[in-house]
Amino acid sequence: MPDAENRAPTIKEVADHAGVALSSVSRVVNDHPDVSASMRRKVLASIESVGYEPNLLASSLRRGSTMTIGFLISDISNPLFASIANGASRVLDSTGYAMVLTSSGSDAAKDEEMIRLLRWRRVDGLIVTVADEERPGTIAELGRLDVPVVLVDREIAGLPDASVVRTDHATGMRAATTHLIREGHTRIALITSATNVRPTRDRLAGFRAAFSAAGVAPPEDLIRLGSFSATYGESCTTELMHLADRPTALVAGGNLVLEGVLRGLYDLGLRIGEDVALVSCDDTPITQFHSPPITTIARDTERTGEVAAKLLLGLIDESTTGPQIEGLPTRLLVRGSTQSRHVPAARA
Amino acid sequence: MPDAENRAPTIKEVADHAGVALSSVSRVVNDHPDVSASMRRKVLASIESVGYEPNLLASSLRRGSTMTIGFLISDISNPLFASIANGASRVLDSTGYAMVLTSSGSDAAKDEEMIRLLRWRRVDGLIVTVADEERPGTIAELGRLDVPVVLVDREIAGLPDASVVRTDHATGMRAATTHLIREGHTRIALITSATNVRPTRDRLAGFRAAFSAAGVAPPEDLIRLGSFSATYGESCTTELMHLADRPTALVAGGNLVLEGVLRGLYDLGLRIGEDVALVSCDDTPITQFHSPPITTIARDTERTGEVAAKLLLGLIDESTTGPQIEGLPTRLLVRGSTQSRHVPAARA
DNA sequence: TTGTAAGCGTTATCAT
DNA sequence: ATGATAACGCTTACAA
Repeated sequence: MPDAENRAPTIKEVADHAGVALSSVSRVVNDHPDVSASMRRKVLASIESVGYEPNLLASSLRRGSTMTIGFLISDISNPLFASIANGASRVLDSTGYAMVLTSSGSDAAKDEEMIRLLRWRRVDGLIVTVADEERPGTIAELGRLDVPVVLVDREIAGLPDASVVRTDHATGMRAATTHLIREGHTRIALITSATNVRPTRDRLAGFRAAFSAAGVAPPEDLIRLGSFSATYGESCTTELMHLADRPTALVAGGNLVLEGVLRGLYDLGLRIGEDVALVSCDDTPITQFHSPPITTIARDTERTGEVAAKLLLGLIDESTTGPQIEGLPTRLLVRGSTQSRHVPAARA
Repeated sequence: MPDAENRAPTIKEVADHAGVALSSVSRVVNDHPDVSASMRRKVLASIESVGYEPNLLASSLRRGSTMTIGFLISDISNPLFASIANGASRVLDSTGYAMVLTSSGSDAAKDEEMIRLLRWRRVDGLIVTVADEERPGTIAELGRLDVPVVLVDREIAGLPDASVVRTDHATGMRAATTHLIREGHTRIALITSATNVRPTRDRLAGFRAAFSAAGVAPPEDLIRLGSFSATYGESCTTELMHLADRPTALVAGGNLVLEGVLRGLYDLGLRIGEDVALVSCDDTPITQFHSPPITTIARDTERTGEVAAKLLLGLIDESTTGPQIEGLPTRLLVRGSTQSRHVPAARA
């Protein structure tokens, strides 16, 4: 029975109880090949009766590996990120790794701090989605790392050794924009974050590419590059829809932005799919169950996490040679929010 | 500069470089009161120039505290849980604690395994939402713990020392059911998980209490106690709405269940708020942006996480005496999904 | 196959 | 105020 006394029993107690050496206990616990059946039985019995449990802290210190990976994300409460974490978590703990999850709350200064702390905790690897790819402090902290790093949907020039999971946001955004143009729109607004993260640069490129391909100048006056938040989505929507030459279609560059856009549109009494077309990124319950359903640029976030974890494990056990880049697709789901029968005439 | 050579510098390297003893370096690092200004300066300079970084592993082993807490949750990808984790994470890392997040994927067997692993990792405390309160293995693993535990929305009789965050699901459900009864419904269906977790028992009690108070027998034939999943929500909805004496109102006992219910209703071509009234638990974007918006039993999940973390910290630093129970309210948000002008007549 | 002993990088106790 | 030194619990050469 597990004693309720002083402190947790160690291999020493087990060794004493079994009348063998410390090292023998250790060998049994780590099932080393060179242990006799009788030794194994004796030790196992003693482990049981003294109620021994391994101290992973001590073994990590000695072995030089913590079997822990750090996961740095800007916002766990965002279902998209949660889903990435979930995907990663599943493959990690199937291989015995634990995940230390830290969230910067989209605060770039906190990114640095968290990375440093994870390094001090001696994690065996890191999966990160930093809030700002260009922040020198963050890059420096990542550079000090001597364990593998996987960047999720981020791109950092000063970090040549990191593997990357790169979602192809450009293609999805280009398809969506092309779709809107074909539906007769040219006054298309894009509301998304600043360009200090790859997805935004990617989407912006896709957005403009669609216009170029159609031989139309992109409506630069309708592009809003601020943040991924709902409040930003709402205020931009309000502002845009009060423009004299207001947009006939809106593209929300993220699930939180979408919530703000919807709020803004509702407040103005504008009907989606009738008064204004709407496209969003990431297929969430809202986009599916809204009426009309919202046309969406979808991707597989769960898989994103899985791939990130697998890349990291490959780097850790050195089964992969150098840094890898893994691409993941986006696809356009056309739904009612962009299929109004009559495109509203742009006001003069 | 941080050397790119063999292995990370330790306090020994710092001590050698500064020409002082190991213990002096340690004292500076932990800013012990008894260090002269000159010593501090010397050591700090050496730390800088050899590029020393503390090894939290070693210090944890020695100190007997890891400054890490374990967080066990059934499903990170569920935004509700993610939000709880986020709340906890915020208060924890403001006090220097890191969070090891593990998800059982609603698999009760995995709960046990994860708890054991967290114990082996010597976490300083645990916040858990187990998948099954009654599973003996889980209770046993929790019992072996000699660090504090906080249960979130769970109740385990065999664990008298644990603090508990208990959301008052009963009151919210009772209010919702009463509201439906007042709207003229009696054929009200409830779709939720099995009763092996507290929220479900709580909601069930509230549901029945509303009927008792109204002097009506609760429709026991319309209660479905299976799981919190979307697929369960969908299959129950389909089954229920094919009943001869089918329900005129549906209560979804969770955000995932709601998604299934919506799918089921859409497939049958039933209009929410017209053909059938609908109530859900937890105020998510879907419930807000659905048309009509869905009447919801809301709670503050972010706060749930915060409170859990605070309770745990109180237990860890022994600022609180014994196990605490912290109650959190639910409130009913009445919206369009339960306000149809005409209540459909129950078919004979 | 088993035992002995030297670390892993800290912190804390004890002298000085 | 500072310096030796013994833990913390484990793994791993190396010896037997």
